[in-house]
Amino acid sequence: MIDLKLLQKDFDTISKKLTRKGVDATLLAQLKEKFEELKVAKTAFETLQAAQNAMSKEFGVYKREGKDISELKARVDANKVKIAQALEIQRHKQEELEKLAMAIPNIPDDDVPDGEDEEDNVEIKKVLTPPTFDFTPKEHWELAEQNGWIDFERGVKLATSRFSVGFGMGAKLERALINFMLDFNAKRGFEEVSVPEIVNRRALEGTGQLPKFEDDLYKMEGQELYLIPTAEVPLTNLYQDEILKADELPKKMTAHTSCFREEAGAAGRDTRGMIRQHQFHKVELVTIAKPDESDAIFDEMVACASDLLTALELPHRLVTLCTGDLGFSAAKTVDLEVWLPGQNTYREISSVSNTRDFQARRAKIRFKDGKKNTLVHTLNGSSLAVGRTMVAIMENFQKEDGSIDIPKVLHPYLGI
RNA sequence: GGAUCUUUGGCUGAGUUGGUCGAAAGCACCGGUCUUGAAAACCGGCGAGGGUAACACCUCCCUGGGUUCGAAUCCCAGAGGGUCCA
Repeated sequence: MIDLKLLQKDFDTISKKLTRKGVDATLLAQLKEKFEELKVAKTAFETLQAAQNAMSKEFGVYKREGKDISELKARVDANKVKIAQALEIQRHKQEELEKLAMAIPNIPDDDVPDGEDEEDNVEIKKVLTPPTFDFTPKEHWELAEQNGWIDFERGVKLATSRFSVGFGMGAKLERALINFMLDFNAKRGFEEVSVPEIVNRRALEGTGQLPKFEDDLYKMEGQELYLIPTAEVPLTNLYQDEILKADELPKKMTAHTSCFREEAGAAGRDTRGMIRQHQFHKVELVTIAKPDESDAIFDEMVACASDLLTALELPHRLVTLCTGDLGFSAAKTVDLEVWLPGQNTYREISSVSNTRDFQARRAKIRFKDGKKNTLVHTLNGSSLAVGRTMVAIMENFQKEDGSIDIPKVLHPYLGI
């Protein structure tokens, strides 16, 4: 959630920044107005309540002194009616405000480039040179089937489209990658955590998936429980509603989980292969940080994911997302795109975001900043999406006969 | 599953004939005095959120309802924990 006090204090600046992200300025004006209305309603209610409390205290005095209380009681009863009304108004305003506020995305950082969509993302740098082939490189689904690694049809049989099954090396490679990534991240100071893959509504509100993106999630029937779309949700919400000690920060965490996505808005896109699946493995990085250290940690996380790709000998590039491509909760995001020879293009394999205090405000994660409680900054990034890493390995390490080499760093993990 | 007890601030733990209780006390923690330094001792501070320039003020004693002018204290439901029975 954005800082409503800030919006009130400096409306022009905030609305200018959010307009860059395509937020309607009139919506913001509405939000500001609601915020002010709520304050008025609250003050009205609290004033009445204060009067009520004061009068109630007098009862004790009257009784002790043996005075008649009928006049006092009449006053209190009259006030009570007013309180009920004031409370109702306040509740209503509160609801309206929350509905509006929870749907407003984060404010982009000033150095985020303007733009409409992924076409306008800005490349930072390329790492490693894409391999050249003296034959036409195949796409991963062809290689996966030819090597017997992935069975797409049987995945569909078991569940529905966008599910697949790994066999033999196709299954082992997945496990090797997960272990390799977790170990790699641990060496960079990220503590391994094992978290639930089902979370409640409150957690998803904390990180910003709800209430706006309910359609992207798998929900347990009849319960307020959801399958996680990313480990970012449980990891970030671990400290929901807590006040951390300053010396506990930063909390650098990594976790492997399955991720579940409905992919409602992705009809027709990436229908072949395993680029866009309903269920996939991912190793995630999350950091809870003090505001003044979050920029440095952001760079660390980007470097961690990039170095992981380099260790796997996978050519990739880093791009800064433009305002139009920036996610709901992010103030700034750097995507890592891996080179896919079969598709002759770079495709997203990791996304590292700094949400600043946006999630912290929703999830109420704070730390003792001297005497004060201050909202933390939360950062998240994939390192990496496992399925897409397998895709990248298949396409980059393919040979003319369709066989596939395995990156050297994975050999110990595969007993070769 | 049945019976019964229990649920308080970072922890321990008072507070149940409803009214100066946001809550005693101890520990922990922070600041100070003392000390060459530390410990001990002594003095002071010390829950959270909202609100304010700062006060005032409002809310919070597992959760949600209710009774009442007024509830940590009474009633109902739920959740967690303990003990006994099965």
